[in-house]
Formats: sequence, C-alpha cells, structure tokens
Amino acid sequence: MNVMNDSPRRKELTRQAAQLFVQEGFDRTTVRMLAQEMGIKSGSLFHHFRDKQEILAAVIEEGTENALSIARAALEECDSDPEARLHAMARAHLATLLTDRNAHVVALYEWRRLDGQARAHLSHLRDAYEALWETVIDEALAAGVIQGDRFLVSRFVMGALNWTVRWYDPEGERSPEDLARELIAMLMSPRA
Amino acid sequence: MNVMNDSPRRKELTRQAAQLFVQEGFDRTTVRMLAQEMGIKSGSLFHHFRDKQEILAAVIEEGTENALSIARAALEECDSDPEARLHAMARAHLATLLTDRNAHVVALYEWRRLDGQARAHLSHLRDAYEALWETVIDEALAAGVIQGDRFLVSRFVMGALNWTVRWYDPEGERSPEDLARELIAMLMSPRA
DNA sequence: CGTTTACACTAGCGCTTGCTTGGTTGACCT
DNA sequence: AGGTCAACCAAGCAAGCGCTAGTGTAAACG
Repeated sequence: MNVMNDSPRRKELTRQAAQLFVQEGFDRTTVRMLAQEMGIKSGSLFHHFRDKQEILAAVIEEGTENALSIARAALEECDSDPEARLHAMARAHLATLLTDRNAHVVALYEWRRLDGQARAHLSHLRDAYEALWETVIDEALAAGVIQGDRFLVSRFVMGALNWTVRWYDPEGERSPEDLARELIAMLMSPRA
Repeated sequence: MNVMNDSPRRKELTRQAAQLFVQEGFDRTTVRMLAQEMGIKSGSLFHHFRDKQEILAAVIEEGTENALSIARAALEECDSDPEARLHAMARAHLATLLTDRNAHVVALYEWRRLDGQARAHLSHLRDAYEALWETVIDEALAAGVIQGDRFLVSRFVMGALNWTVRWYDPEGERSPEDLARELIAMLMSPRA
C-alpha cells in the first residue's frame, strides 16, 4: 500500500473523484465507478487510498487548501483599505468556487460523510479560512465601512457566497467580479 | 397498495422519515431503518409509499408547502410598507426553517436524489416560493428601500437565510427575530 | 546482477441493499 | 354473517456493495 503520500498520480485521481462525487453524490459513487473513471480496476484503487472515505477527505482537503492560499494571496496583494480587502476576499472566494468547483460542492454537500478523524483535521483548515473572513470583516467594522454584528455578518456573507454554487452559471452574462461588487455594495453602510 | 394518498398515517411516517434523512442522509438511510423508526417491518413500508424515492419526495413536498403557506400568511398580515414586508418574509423564512427544520435540511441536501418527475413537481412549488421573495424585493427596490440587481439581491438573501441551517442554534442567545432584523439592516440603502 | 518498489490485475468473500410475494389480522360496513 | 379493505408480517431474491488476498510486471535502485 502506498497510502497517504501525495503523488501527482493521486492528485489526478482525486480530481476525477471530485467530479464523480458531484455528479452522483458520495454514497452513490461506487468504487467500481471511480476505478472506471480513472482507467483502472476497482481493486487497484486501494493502492492509492486506504478506503473510500479517504478519497472523500482528499477531495475536500485539496479544495479547502486552495481556497485558503488563494485568499491569503489576494489579501497580500492589496493595501490596508478595508473596502478593498472585503472586495478582494469576495473575489477570491468566487474564484475558488469556480476553479475548484467540484471540490467545493463536495465539501458543502458531503461534509457529514467524513469520519471523526478526517473531520477534525479538515475543520481546522476550514476554521483558518473563516478566520480570514472574520478578520477582514472586523477591520471593516472598525473603520465604519460596514455595520452590524461581526458573527452574523460573516455568516450571512459566507451563506450568500456559498449559495452561488447552486445557481451561478459561469457561461452567463454576469462575471464573478459583478457578483463580488454587488455583494459588497449590499453590505456597505450609509456613509462610507 | 395504498400509494399516493395523504392519510394521517402517511403524514406521520413522512415526519419520522425526515428526521432519519437528516441524521443519516438519504442514501445511508435504509428502508429497514425507516421501518424500524416507524415501528413496522420493512416490507410494510411499501404499502404506504411506492418506493424509497417517494418518501423523499413526500418529505420535501411537505416542507415546501409549509414554507409557502407561512410566507403567504405573513405577507397578508402586514400592510404595504416595503421594509415591513421584507422583514415579514425574513421572519417567515426563519420560522419555517425552525419548525420544519428536518424537511428543509433534507430539501437542501438531498434535492439531487429526486428523480425527474418528482423534481419537476417540486421545482414548481419552490419557484412559487421564490417568486414571493422576488415580488417583495421588487417592491423594495421600486421604493428605494434597497438597491441593486433584483436577481442577485434575491439570490444573496436566500443564500444567507438558507445557510443558517448550518450554524444557527435555536438554544443560543440570538432569536430568529434578531437574525431577521440584522439581515434587513444589512440590505438597507443609505437613506431610507 | 538481484532486490525492492509502485502500480496494476483477477477473483471473489461476506454482507447489505431496495423491493416483491403471498398471506394474516382486525376494524368496519351492510 | 359475510364481505371489504387498510395495515401489517415473514421470508427471501437478485443485485450490488466495499474491500481483501494473492499475483504479475516493469522500472528504479544498491
């Protein structure tokens, strides 16, 4: 068994698994379907992953790590203007939601299928990401750019953004930039 | 077979099914688990429902119908002030999300498990509900109470509200009324 | 050169799944 | 008393499930 490394082969298999998980859902995706998609036999799958659960964890882990690094990069690229930072975070969030769409949809829908161990590990990653949001929102609150309860505002914003995976069509006429701009405009306080 | 009626027995079974679907997810909930929860044997289940899918459809149908009627009642009870109507809708939405929590969680998470026929029927119900929101948002836009793109605003609002099922704790210190007030405040335009 | 390693295969075990079949029960109606 | 009917049960089928065991093979390594 070759389990628990992160070979490029495994990365690719993970990407393909994500697609199937989105199409069929985790439980309905059989190891035989996964193997076929990957061009191998079902038995060979367990050379790369300890069990089916681990494939799910790998998918979610990759998506969340990408989200985190994209958000960090976006924040570093902009100055300390609170509104600009809010905007950067919204844009970064929508960007991952598009490029790693499969992984994020899986994370949203199949989180509960994770066993305790994987859940604990991935919760940490997710918390780190949400902490980024809360920092930026705190800055905006302190500057008076937005108003309200920091906890509620951040939850509402995350909800609005994550919900986009259910209706947003990348081929449509609205760009991710449009969404980000509109969302921030919605948040902004009277005179800021 | 007794299929497709809406006897009180079936209503009760549907309610219990909703709870299990939330706990375990649709796919992981076996007909044997459902039967046990209902106090009957697995075979007897198919006296009330044609197949497992139909149980899912029944759960979602009930939740959506309740949401629709609660929202309609809430709108009838308030005058034509756009802000009050927004507020009433938000309160009604959170109210169903609490009283029919199980059904709505199932609707959010297991929608894709519906087959084409059930999906078509239930899409109609859901569209009717969303149309209610869009009307109220249009009124608020026309009155200048809020600003922005009607499509995006309504999607953002629905996202923020539906996302609450993932974090809101009814036992906590924040009331649904608090959430509704905060959300509407977040939407409101500079001078209105 | 011989050994190890990575990756894949075949074959199938043991179990669970959704659902069917054929029959029983007891309340109700005429 | 005889008939109806919803509600339930016992038993089990066919299919599919995750996963394992044991083997083959070609490249990489000492």
